[in-house]
Amino acid sequence: MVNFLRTTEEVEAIVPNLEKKKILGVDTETTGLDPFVDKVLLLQIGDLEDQYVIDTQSAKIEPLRPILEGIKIPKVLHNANFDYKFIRSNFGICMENMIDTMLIEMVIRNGVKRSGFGLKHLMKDYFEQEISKEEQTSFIGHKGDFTEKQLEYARNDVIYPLRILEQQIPIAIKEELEFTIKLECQAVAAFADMEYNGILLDTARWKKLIREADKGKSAAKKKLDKIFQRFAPGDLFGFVSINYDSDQQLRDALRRLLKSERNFSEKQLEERLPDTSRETIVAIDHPVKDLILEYRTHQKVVSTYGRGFLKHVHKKTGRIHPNFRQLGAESGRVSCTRPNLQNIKAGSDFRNSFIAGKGRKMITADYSGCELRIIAECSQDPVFLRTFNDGGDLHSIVASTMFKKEVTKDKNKHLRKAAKGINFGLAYGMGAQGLSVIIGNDSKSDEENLREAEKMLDQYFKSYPTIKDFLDGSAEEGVKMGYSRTMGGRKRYYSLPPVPKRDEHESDDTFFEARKNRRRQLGAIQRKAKNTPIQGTSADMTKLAMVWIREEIKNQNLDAKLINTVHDEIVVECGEEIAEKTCEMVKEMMTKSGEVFIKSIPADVDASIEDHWTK
DNA sequence: TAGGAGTGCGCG
DNA sequence: AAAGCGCGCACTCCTA
Repeated sequence: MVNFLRTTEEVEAIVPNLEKKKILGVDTETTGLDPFVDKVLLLQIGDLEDQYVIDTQSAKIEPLRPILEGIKIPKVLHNANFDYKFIRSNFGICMENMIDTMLIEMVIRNGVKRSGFGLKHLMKDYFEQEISKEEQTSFIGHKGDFTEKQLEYARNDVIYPLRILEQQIPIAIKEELEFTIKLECQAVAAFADMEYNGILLDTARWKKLIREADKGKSAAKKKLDKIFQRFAPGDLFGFVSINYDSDQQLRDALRRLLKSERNFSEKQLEERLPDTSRETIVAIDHPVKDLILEYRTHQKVVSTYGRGFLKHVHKKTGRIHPNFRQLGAESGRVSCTRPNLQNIKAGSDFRNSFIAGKGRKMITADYSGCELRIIAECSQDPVFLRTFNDGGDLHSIVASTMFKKEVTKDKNKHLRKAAKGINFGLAYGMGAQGLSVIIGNDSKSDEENLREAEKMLDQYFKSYPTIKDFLDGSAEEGVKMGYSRTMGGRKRYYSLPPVPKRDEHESDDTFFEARKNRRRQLGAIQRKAKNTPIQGTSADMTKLAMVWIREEIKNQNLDAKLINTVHDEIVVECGEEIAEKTCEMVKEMMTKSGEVFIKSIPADVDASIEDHWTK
């Protein structure tokens, strides 16, 4: 028998009982997935003893506000982001102190599995209980009375997360993941708020940029057609145009062109035009090179940032409400979809097209040199630490040391660029091969460039042995333990390849091949293990800053909204009269969060106040 | 015709 | 399979 409440009086009556609970499960059933359009039909709340299903069409949930908004009783939800947004849009209630069993599971299994985090999967995994989610869809477009089956289904969705949490807690403790889990659970509200708040796009300006790209694309295409015309098949009946978006067609066309105009042999063509990657195109010694690059730049704008992008402007709110995946990357980073607001062209009019509302301002704040500072902290390298403490330019210092020449942002720029390439590349486990591509000189042979790169790497690690020790240590630990950890304690598991056994193989050849393959896989893990503590700590830091910024907005009752985050950057929109104050607050929270992880040097936060998103 | 794999490229 | 980490999206090409 389900406790089904249909009046506000009945809801009022359960409050005293709920207030006595140490923990509460919460869930909703909605008519759809869009919080701005769809309705909450049922709200379920309770613990393992008592569960209440409330008909939110006939009863007000206002009496529950103190419980939901209060921090005293934690609310357990599976995928809290979803319910938070619906409860906010339908009832104007913003839940606090949420525990999200989906995020907890993702933290616990990070690197072990990529999907299967639904309630159904978890009930199977933890209890071998098969539950049906069929009833869920019965609420779409639902009207009128509910069946007993629907109510029973609704009630169970309060119980399941509570039971799952009981299983997860001992695992979390054993794996020492408390900090990460707490962080992620606190951050849910910040991400849900960001999605709910949305961001305003100056669509007229955006459309103008697309039109310009359209023109540029057509112009480039015309010029390309002229060049390729005579090498295209079907000449007899006129020119059959090449689809320059097709790597196959483009590659074949380029091969015909170079064969004819540069007298390349078949073998040369295969070597020099194996694909149509940027790297390959750049190496072509023919005016067609620049045209292709130009075409692609425009094509990218027209496609990725084109029409498909504008369809994400919400009809009702007029804003773009992206979908943040709080644990989108195994490193702990956030990813963003529909649309992806983390790959908007930087330093361009595209970014500037994201604007603050009327009478409002946009604050763009980011950690400068975040990952290098984390490397400095973890390695305790004396030069890195001193440079960051003195406010010096690390790339210049590193270049000066390595090349034994004076290097500044103006003097010997090319050496600074090389050092920058190393500084960043090494954080990803880059080798000499990769480095030679970055710092390579076209006038030298590949072989010479490789030698040069090897010498540079060698010199680098001789100058900064502590950096080498730190990175090698991370790689070794990853392979030895089977996981990496960030400074926030986040774990990322690796599936280690088994050692091949000779008797499992038919021949020496396949045996050696298997060994080679294993080494390759280990190499990949080592590179990930070098990078994960760095990238992941940066993610920890930014997430914690977001939690605190949201808290400050709430506590100070600021007219400000979290809008976006791009890995080491946070964007906030606020009333213009409090822009200065808000900007200082954002800086302060980010700095404070930086100090939690980086103790030896300051976390340098750049922030600006504009009418639009910057950088 | 929908969906997966492959390629290329935008961001940090 | 890969020798540079982490993403998402558009497009082509091919298959079920």
